[in-house]
Amino acid sequence: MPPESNVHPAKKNHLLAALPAEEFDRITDHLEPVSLKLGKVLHESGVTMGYVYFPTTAIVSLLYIMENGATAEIGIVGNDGILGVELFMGGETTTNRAIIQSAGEAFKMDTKSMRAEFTLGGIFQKMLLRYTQALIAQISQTAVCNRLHSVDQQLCRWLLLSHDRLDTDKLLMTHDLISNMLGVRREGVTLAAQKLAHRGLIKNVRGAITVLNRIGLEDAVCECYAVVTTEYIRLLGRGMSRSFV
Amino acid sequence: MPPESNVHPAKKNHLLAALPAEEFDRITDHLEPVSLKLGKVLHESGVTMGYVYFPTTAIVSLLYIMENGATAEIGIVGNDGILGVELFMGGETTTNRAIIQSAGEAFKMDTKSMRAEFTLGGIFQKMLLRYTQALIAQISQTAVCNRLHSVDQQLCRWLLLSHDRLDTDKLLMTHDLISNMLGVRREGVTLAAQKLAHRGLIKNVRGAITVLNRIGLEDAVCECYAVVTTEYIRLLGRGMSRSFV
DNA sequence: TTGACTCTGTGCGTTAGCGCACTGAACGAT
DNA sequence: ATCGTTCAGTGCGCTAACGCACAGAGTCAA
Repeated sequence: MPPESNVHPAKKNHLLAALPAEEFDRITDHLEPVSLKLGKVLHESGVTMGYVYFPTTAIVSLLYIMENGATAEIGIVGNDGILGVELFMGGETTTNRAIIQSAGEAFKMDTKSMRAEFTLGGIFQKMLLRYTQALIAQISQTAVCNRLHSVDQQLCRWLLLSHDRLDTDKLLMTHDLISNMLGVRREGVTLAAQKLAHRGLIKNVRGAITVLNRIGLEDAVCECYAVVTTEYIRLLGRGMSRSFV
Repeated sequence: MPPESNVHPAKKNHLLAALPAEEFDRITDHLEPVSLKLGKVLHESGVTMGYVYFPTTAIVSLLYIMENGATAEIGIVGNDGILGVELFMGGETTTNRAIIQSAGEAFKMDTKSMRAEFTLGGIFQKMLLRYTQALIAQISQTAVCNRLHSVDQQLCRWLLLSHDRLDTDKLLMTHDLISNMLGVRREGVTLAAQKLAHRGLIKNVRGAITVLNRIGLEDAVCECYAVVTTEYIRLLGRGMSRSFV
């Protein structure tokens, strides 16, 4: 992609980039850039956000927290989507927590403006609903993968999904953080990450995992990754993956 | 509930029952009753349905099928909802199969009429979107439950979710069928069902499980059941559960 | 009534993942 | 430079669930 200096930074978000110029211009008036730090909670289970978020470089994790404190991720949102589907789906709140999994930038849009645009029934509405269906596919596949696949495979899937949403190969996250996302033991992540490192697919250093061989990771992952990615591309268009799925 | 003879049978579906009279009357013109037999596939992964379905006594299972034939359920739809959210969300197809888990009746509505009514932006649209969010909550909780809970707990959850959507205590299903839904071994279901039977909560006979002590089951289930049920009630109103959640 | 088939019950060895405990390395702040 | 903290690595016993194999009970049709 050539470096076009006049491109609005919000176009880094694929959902916004897919809008026709007229709608995009109307919407940018209501967009506000925000920096999101690792670990920041954008909304808690049962609590209403005042904004929806369009990540550009940040990644948000949708995390469920059990009564006993155990956690499991149900999906992730990056520059491919929007955080806050509950604000146009009618529920106002969700049962999960939204937490920044990878620090970065996003644009926020106040709920009122978002709803006003949504109600117009244009491409914006269409894209949001299609995105919501893509999210459903992702969550569904998480359910399936949790049931049927090994920690090794799930780590691959998770790394690829995160990698797709970042513009770097170095993922700044500890094994402990990943274990919370996958809902497994920290030691299990260490072990799985070691196996991948021995095969030369990633490099483990304290606090970070670097993707060395993306194609190799795609060979090692279970079918769940391709199912989700293909569905995202089908529903939302290309630009959703670094791979050739 | 008193037996009112003049109630339209489609009102057995809670989503339709929640509509204002004007919209309900307009919609019933496009509803067609159908009997759905156990095992019938309403749509295959990637294939478009011509109708949406509003179950009244039938239960539909949303099932993902792996390449190797392994299966796992991601959610169930009964008289609380609608099958075919992809037809108004814009995707046309989904990645899963919809299969009748419990034989019974439903009303089908052709896609064109459904979309015409959806586009009007009335309560119908509002209810469908809220239902879709409820479905997301159910799928999310399936993901979490698959990750963190035992087969015993998951069987309880599954029995209660099914029981809620039926007007009988006798669930006509084999352990083998249930194992396909839960994505576990048939023997695992037999074992878990025996434990519940020993506690007097259910009765196992060939081809059927009878709920004997509903309250007891609610004591034995993991928190996932209550989370989903509470969310359905919050989003769609009462009438979503037999319990006192 | 017999035979074929389906479903449940049971046993057994195997394995993936868990909980716990502890070591050493990397890092950051004073 | 040092100390406290965070993170990765490792070992070990335990358990839930798996795959496989087979027996016996229930069901249905000829």
